[in-house]
Amino acid sequence: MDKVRAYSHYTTDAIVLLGKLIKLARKERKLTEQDLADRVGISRGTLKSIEKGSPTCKIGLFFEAATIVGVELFNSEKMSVAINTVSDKLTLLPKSIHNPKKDVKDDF
Amino acid sequence: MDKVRAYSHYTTDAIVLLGKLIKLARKERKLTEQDLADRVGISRGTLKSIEKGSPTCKIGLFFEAATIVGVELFNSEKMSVAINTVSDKLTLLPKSIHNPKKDVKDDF
DNA sequence: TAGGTATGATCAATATATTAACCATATTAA
DNA sequence: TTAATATGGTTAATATATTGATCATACCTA
Repeated sequence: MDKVRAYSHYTTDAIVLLGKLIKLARKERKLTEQDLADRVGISRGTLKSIEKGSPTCKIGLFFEAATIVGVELFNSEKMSVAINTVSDKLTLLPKSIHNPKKDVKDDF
Repeated sequence: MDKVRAYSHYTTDAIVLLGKLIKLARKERKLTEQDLADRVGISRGTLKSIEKGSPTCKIGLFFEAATIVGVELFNSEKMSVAINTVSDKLTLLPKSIHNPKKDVKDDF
C-alpha cells in the first residue's frame, strides 16, 4: 500500500545535495554518524536517511542536522528581516484567492 | 508519549521563512490552497502545515511545493555540478571517522 | 448587498517515518 | 598485522504525520 509519490528532478537533486553537504560537513568536523545523531537527538538510521537525501524525512530534522554541522540554507543574519518582509507582503495581498471557473463541461 | 524535540532558533526561522515564501508565491500566482495541494499531490491540511512552517512535514513535500510555485533554495543550474563537487570531496576524506578523544573541536 | 468560495480549524482513521536492536563488513589507529 | 570501532544493512514495534471529512467564518466578485 505504498503510496508512490512523484518528486520533480529539482526537488530530488536539492535534497540529495543537502544530504551530501551535511555528510561532508560532518566528516570535516570529525564527527561519527552516532556523534551527530546524538546531537540532533535522532537515531543513526534516521541520520543515514538524511545524508542519503531521503525526501521522506522531517524537514526539521534535516535543517537541525545541517545547522549543527554549519550548513546554512539562508543567511542567518538576514533571516528575521526576511520573515518580516515576506509577512508584510502577504498582508498586502488578498486574503483569499478566487479563481474563475476552469473546468467547463462539454455540452450534452 | 509526545516526544518533545528542541529545534534551534535558526532551524525554526528557516522553516517558517520557507513556508511564508511558498505562501507568498502561491498567492502571487493566484493559486488557492486546494490548487497547490492538488498539484503537489497532498491534502490541503498538509499544505497549511507547510505554509505555517511546521518542522514535522516531510522535506520532499516542502521542496516540491516550493518548486511548483517557483521558490528555489539552490541555483537549479549549478546543482548537478555541486552534487559532483561535494561527492568528489567526500571520496577524498576518510571513509570512517575514529575519534581518539571525546572532546571534539566545534568552532562554529 | 448576496451567493459562491476560500480559509481556518478539529478529529478519527490510516499510512508511514522513526526507533532500537541486531548482524556483517570495512576501516582506522596502535 | 590485530583490535577496536565506524559504517551499511536489516527487522518488528512504536510514534506520529497525513488524510478526508466536516463545520464555521471570512472573503471576494458579480
